[in-house]
Amino acid sequence: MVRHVTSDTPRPALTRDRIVDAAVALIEREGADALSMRRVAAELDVAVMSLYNHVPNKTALLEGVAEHIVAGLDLQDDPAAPWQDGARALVRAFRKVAHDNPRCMTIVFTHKIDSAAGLRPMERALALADAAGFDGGTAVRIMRALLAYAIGAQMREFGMEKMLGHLAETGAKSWNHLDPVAFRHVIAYGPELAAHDPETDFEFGLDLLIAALEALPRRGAEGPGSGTG
Amino acid sequence: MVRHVTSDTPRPALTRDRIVDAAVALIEREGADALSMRRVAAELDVAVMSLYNHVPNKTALLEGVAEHIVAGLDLQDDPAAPWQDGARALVRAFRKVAHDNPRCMTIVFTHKIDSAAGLRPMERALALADAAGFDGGTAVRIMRALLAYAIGAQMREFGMEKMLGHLAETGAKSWNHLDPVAFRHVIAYGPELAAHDPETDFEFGLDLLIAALEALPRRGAEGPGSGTG
DNA sequence: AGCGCGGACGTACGGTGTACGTCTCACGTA
DNA sequence: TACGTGAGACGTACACCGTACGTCCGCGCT
Repeated sequence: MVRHVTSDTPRPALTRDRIVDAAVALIEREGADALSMRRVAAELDVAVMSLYNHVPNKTALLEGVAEHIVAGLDLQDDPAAPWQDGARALVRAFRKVAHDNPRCMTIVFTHKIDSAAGLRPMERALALADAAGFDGGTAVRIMRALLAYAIGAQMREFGMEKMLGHLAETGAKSWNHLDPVAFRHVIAYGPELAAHDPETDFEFGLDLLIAALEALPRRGAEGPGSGTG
Repeated sequence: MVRHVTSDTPRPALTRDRIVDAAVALIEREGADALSMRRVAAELDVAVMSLYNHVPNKTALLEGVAEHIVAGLDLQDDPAAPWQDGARALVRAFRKVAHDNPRCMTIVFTHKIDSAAGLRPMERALALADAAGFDGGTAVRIMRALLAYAIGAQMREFGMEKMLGHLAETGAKSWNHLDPVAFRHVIAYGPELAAHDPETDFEFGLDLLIAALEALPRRGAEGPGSGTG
């Protein structure tokens, strides 16, 4: 089952990176529940306990997965562009990795990320807010609000998909049993609720936040209506 | 170990509700990882397999936990108050249950909720947006944006706490190894980042969203500056 | 009294994370 | 070339997990 001869087929050395990559691939292919140390080991054609030479435990592996995902954020910067564009690009970059690695996101959101790679998006957001002319405390709060929206929009979308998928399975029968007066708005807005366009929803909320930021006081611009700065 | 005589101590009948309650208590006391069917059964002084007479499987139990938490939202309505207050109250209600059941929230956010109780907050948000004069499509999108922020703010806060807790353990040594030019903003804003006031952060983002909503066109009010309506 | 049935329970199986000890092999040194 | 050494791949073992299946008891019916 496992090879003992080095010259046979010299598979690449076992590495933390290769383990994390295999875990990510496995999660995206079969879902987070399917991830186990044994499955990852099988994926790499390696014995289970060999993994523990490179990863202290399963939690650390999951943290590695989370770190790997956020490290994949595309943080290109166009210093000439107005800060609004930069902010949009940052949040959209978040959304892009979520779109590309949907089944890893619950792991990303539920594990700590303490490596430098995990701080890069934070640095980027703070740099943007600083360049836009917001003071330090405000910059930090803006960064947190944008991050909250980016995370929440993704979580909500996944949750909605799960619920809609479930409704599709059950033929939406429970939907018809809703108390028509207690839930009259849900029922009345049925078409709008069913017309689920994640892209538009996401941009709608992002526009709200950016618009609100534009109205905030900044250095050298005490309020709205003073150009890009 | 388990009693056979009814008249001995007539413990209350085993019920889905009691099982869910025990699960919530266990999670809040020892964390979501500590939850297992065996632990829940022990909590109720009952055999493991007895649980399966009331809950089809563990996932369903977790969905029940999520449902129980959302059902605990305090959705009082003051129809006389301006819609801004109603929206704030709704999002704050969300935050309150998150504050009261912190360790259950990851379960809430990662499981579907298809019962009527889970739709009540949605109904409330749509009713508010409708009363405020937004059209159907906008009302739905507003509801989604607010929900996204409510979810994300909580997730971000938990993640931050986990990270800060980890930094406290390790003595923040990794923080000092940051590249001082690549992370100059993170380093410069260290004090603001360390001064972690969840309440202020939360209200800051909420204010941003509400302010942006006020600037949106509505029925009978084409923009800002036309009173409460 | 007899019967049926819902629900509590025990057993058992396949799977999981990981502690611990072993064994192999590449490499620095004599 | 011979040898010690240390890193890392590996097997075994254990406690725990979710849950399929079968049993059995006590209550409410006829």
